[in-house]
Amino acid sequence: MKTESVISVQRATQLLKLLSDPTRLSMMKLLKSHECCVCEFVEIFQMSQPAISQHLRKLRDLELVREERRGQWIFYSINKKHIDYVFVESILNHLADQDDSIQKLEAKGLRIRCE
Amino acid sequence: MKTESVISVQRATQLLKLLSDPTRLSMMKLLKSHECCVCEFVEIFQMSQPAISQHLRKLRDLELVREERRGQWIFYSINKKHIDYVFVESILNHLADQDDSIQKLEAKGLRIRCE
DNA sequence: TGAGTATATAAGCATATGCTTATATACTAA
DNA sequence: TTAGTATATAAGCATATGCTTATATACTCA
Repeated sequence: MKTESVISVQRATQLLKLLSDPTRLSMMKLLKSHECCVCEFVEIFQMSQPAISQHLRKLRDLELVREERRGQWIFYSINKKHIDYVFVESILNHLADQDDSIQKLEAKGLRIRCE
Repeated sequence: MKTESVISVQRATQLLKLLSDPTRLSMMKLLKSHECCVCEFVEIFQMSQPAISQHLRKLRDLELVREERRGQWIFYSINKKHIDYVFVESILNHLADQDDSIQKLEAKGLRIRCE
């Protein structure tokens, strides 16, 4: 472990707490390879819109994700420039990809495209 | 990420939850290089003995640590054979070592030795 | 402009968490 | 055996967490 990537126990636990929820952890894994908007998460996790928004807010508060409005929708993306991204990524790397969630969205015609 | 080390979201969050407490995360980092008994943790973390025991029980319940009685003391060690040890280790590897805690114990003459 | 859609926020509630104090158990040593 | 030390467990309590429902805000489109 190179010195530059050492993280304090306090900071690590703050991030681990954030990632220790199944919905948020899956969101982060998904966002690692796809941008998603809120309504897509609502469909993927079959969870209420406020519940999804509240999870995203927690991720946003620590700047793990970024939001960008595109017309009606707000798209979320992972923040690869986060100072502790290496730490977060090393956790996400142990998870199976979640591409099937995206494929199901596409199949249902619920994938949002903004171009 | 090799297939053999993929971990389910559910399992990952269970472990992350366990590691998202500063006391438990530090304990795991310490145990990675030193065996410790309960009274040493009480001294290191300046925390009550029941609080320490309860943290250790949580780590033990998921078999992240093992206990071994030696006379009056019960020593805890990290379980490197844990099925998800690679995952846990990849998190601990981002933390600075906690050897100063052990050195302070030695300096105060509170390090327990059993031979 | 007004209706509909997407998202955020606030308040409330049930459950989980991490400590406390009190007590039980297991071992050591006189 | 008895006192002392080390550890575990149980019950209780304050706070944190993750949902719910209700509502506010921002945008689109007719």
